[in-house]
Amino acid sequence: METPLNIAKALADGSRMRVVAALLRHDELCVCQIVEMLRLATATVSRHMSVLQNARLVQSRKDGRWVYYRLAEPFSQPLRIWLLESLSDSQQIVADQVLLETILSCQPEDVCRQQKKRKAGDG
Amino acid sequence: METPLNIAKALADGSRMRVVAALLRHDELCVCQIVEMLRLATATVSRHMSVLQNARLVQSRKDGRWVYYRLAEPFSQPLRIWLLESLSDSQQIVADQVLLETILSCQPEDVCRQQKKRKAGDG
DNA sequence: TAGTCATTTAGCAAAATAGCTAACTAAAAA
DNA sequence: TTTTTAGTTAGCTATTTTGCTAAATGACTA
Repeated sequence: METPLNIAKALADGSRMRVVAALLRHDELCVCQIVEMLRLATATVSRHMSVLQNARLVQSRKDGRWVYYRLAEPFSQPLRIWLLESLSDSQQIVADQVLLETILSCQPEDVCRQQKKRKAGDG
Repeated sequence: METPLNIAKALADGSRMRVVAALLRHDELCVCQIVEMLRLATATVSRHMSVLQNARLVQSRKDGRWVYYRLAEPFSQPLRIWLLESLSDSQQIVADQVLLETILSCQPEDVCRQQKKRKAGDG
């Protein structure tokens, strides 16, 4: 793992903390699924993910056009425990868990299609 | 304790991480001792300490003109373990430990006097 | 091969943050 | 009571970071 300072910096952003929280419960998430959860521009999410990756908090796997992220291996056990313990109190994180159930019930393909539609129709 | 996001934000700065690291090993430190360790302006250190206090990572005690800081009670056990484990690798933190031995071997009074002299003579 | 699609990279504006000095507060000493 | 001292608060500038859109990349599809 990286230095605790770099890890703290990576976690010191609401959106990135939400992603890590989601990955503590869901093995693997595709970029488009994370975009759907955070409702941020894809480019913004992509940059957030690279910050997390530089801190060695997550790792990625490419499958065709899709990129999947998961928590990095190895992931510090005390860090994981601290996050699990303290994140369970957060409103936002709990809401994300619910939202993710819905998102994960579709294929990534469909999630992307929906995003595209939304983007087209928001002018 | 505060939310993990606020704690991460508080720890996402090199100087503040150094203070927390120091307090993991030294029960209590006076502001002037922290100034001596970080070599930053007193005002800057004071603001850092209030960030740490707002995140409930430290607490303060006033003794005459001196203010002493210590880790807040309660302090998350997993967080403490994670920090102890990962901070031990850091060059800077190890150097601080050595420096602190010297600083703590003087009374706070003497530390402050030295700082004043330094400030006067740096024009 | 040309086109589409998912993601990343580049470049920009707005907001947050860390450093400083100067002014203020509270306690002790002269 | 006046002055000194330790620390905090206020106000400023420089740097970093977040968000965005537009352009580039790499991989499937027609």
